[in-house]
Amino acid sequence: MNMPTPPAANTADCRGVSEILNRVGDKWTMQVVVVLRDRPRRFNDLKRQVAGISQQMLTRTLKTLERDGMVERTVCATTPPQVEYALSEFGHSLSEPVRQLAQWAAANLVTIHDNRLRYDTDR
Amino acid sequence: MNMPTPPAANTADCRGVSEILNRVGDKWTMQVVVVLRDRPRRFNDLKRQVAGISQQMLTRTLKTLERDGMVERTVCATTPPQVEYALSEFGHSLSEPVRQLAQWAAANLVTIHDNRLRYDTDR
DNA sequence: CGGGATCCAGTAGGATACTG
DNA sequence: CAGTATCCTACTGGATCCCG
Repeated sequence: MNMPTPPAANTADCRGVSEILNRVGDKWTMQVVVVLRDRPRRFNDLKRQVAGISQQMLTRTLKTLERDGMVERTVCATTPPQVEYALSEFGHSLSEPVRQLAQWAAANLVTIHDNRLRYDTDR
Repeated sequence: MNMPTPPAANTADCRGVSEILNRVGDKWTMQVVVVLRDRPRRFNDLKRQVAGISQQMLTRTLKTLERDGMVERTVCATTPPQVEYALSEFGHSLSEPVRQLAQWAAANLVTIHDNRLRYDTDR
């Protein structure tokens, strides 16, 4: 294949990262994943654990996670119906590298906020 | 196979992760960071390396990165003016955990796409 | 209980044109 | 060269009502 661009940074790679970061970087996905990593939950249980989420957004978030194969949805045809959501193996495998990022976040969130404050006041 | 998931889900934590993921999860940030991790670059050089980005979005992305203290901006008052952007120590420290995620992304992007395809055709 | 269907506001992203 | 200034579109997130 023709390689016109020699630079070290792999273009395909960084687009992949971007795609993943964009995928899991929405407002609720990781909060749901982190709760599910603990143990499986039912819909309203989950809704209670993720503070501030609407049913709409929880539904959408779960559906997208299920579509990507990260969450498994189990329906018990009882009355009233019970639906349980669990993190799949695949979902767990993602949550590992994300934990790394979580640690960085925990350690550096304050610094970021400081940097912003300084930048804004300096300006 | 299943690793015991260490210290469990802290609500403050997962909001922190979400914030960071949301911060770096936009369309261009990581693509710029990955290029800058290689070596410092000037504006139009950067623009050439990040395929498809507009000057507008490059400007915005760089400004936000600078505000967060992840990129350092150096101006040489020559004619024409030269501005060099470099990843700061802080920026490098972030790019480490992101590399983990990048590896996961590279290894699993195909799986995700397969999962989506199956989900969509099954439905 | 676990959603689906709408409607609506805010923001991210993009296309140009212009400037010191 | 390295941006700013506009304007516009599309998507994300949220509120509400309804339904099996």
